[in-house]
Amino acid sequence: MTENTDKILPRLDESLLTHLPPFSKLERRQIRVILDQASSRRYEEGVHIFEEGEAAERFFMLLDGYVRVVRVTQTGEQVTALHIPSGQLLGIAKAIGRTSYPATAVTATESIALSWPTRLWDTFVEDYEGFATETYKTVGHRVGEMNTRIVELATQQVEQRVANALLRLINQTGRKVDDGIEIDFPITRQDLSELTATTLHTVSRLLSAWEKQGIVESKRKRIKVCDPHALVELAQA
Amino acid sequence: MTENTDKILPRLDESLLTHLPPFSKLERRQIRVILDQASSRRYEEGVHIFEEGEAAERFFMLLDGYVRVVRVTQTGEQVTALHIPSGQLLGIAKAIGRTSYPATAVTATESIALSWPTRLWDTFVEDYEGFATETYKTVGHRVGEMNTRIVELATQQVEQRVANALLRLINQTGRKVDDGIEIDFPITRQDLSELTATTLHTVSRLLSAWEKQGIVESKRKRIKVCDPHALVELAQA
DNA sequence: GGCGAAATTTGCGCTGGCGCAAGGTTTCAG
DNA sequence: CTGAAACCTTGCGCCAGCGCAAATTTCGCC
Repeated sequence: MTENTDKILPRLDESLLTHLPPFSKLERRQIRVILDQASSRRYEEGVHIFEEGEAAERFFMLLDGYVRVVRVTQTGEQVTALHIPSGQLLGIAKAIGRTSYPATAVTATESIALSWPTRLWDTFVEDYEGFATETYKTVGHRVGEMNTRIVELATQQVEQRVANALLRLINQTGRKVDDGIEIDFPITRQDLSELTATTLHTVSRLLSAWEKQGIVESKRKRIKVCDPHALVELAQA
Repeated sequence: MTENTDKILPRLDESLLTHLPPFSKLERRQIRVILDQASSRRYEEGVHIFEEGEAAERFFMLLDGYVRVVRVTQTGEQVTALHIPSGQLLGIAKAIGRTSYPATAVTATESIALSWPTRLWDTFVEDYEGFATETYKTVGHRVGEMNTRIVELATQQVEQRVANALLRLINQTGRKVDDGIEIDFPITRQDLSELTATTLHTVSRLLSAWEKQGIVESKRKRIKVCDPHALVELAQA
């Protein structure tokens, strides 16, 4: 499983990309060319796709799974900057004029991603209509998220931040199950604490309290939100 | 002074732009065209150049002064996301695929900026060599700063954050004076607290303590760092 | 030169949430 | 089935830093 699994698929199908924004304006023929240049790879849960500071030799399209974008401090603490759901580009250092990755990407579940050598980036931008526009939108969206993150960290209490984080997770990656919405990938108290700049203990206490009030239900690595509205209330207080 | 002061200067000189990265690869002739399309305006201290959420009708090049980029929460608290020194572009929503400004820009000093209608953006990107590359570098740099900001807020104590903020300010906008480096624009305890997510009281206490140790000197709206190295120590602890 | 607004300082008490510690539960490899 | 590793819960004490309040200094303006 640690083998290089590039190109395990005999031939990638065009339909993988046709409905994804950066490629949606392209013809089948163009997508064929793009796919023929791509490597496809499957990643286990918890694998580092690329590391902060590394030369940005490839850029990626996440086809399936979820990825956490994290930074590590000198003292070894981790801070999660973003969650990326499938269908989005990642590792697009080139789009922000960088030659190295600004953060580390870790799979939150088993995932599948295509990737291309960064030297093809300029070609993509020039030749493919809508590619540039859409990638800059992605960047813009992430900038917006980071901004929100900063404002939250700067002004909100821990309880509100955790509530907000949960709401964001179920919005982005929620899966409807009976009696609530569940986060679609395994997430530990520790993960949540890294996302909200607190400790796993505090997260655990909050979840316990909320569970008593019937707002959430949780088991090991799984969190289900039963009463989103109550969470919204908490997030504002 | 509340009058529209566009184009008060009879004719803008090419040398204004020739040495600035986004335009440095251009010929005099091209810069002439760019300047002829620009509006020039002077802003008082504390003026809002544009507001969060507003349609991004123009983009700007700050020629002189300093600008704070802030966001305001529902409860009216302000959070400063960035400081922009002269020589940089701002309001470049278009570069991140947005049609409205993501934050508010407030002058920290009297400032002068050129601006162009956003509809010219695509022309600039296509026609002028180096413009696109440099603006994406600017975006990348700001993303990096925001990232750092998040990590700091998430992991550091107030004292370290304030020390870091001061160090960044003297690096970006410091002016060498006898016996230290002074921040080149008026900055209140309140401003610093909005930059570090704390209260003006705590900032005041910290500065007082540091002044007793000879690390800084400060008067009303002015801060001078006498011993940067001591601050670096504090910032790491 | 004196008034008022803005900025700053400082003291004091309180508390959110962290650190530490100990114990419980789930999962998985062998 | 067993043991170990990973994950989760809970109690307790402490303290960094906030909120509140009041006094003081600085500056711009009439």
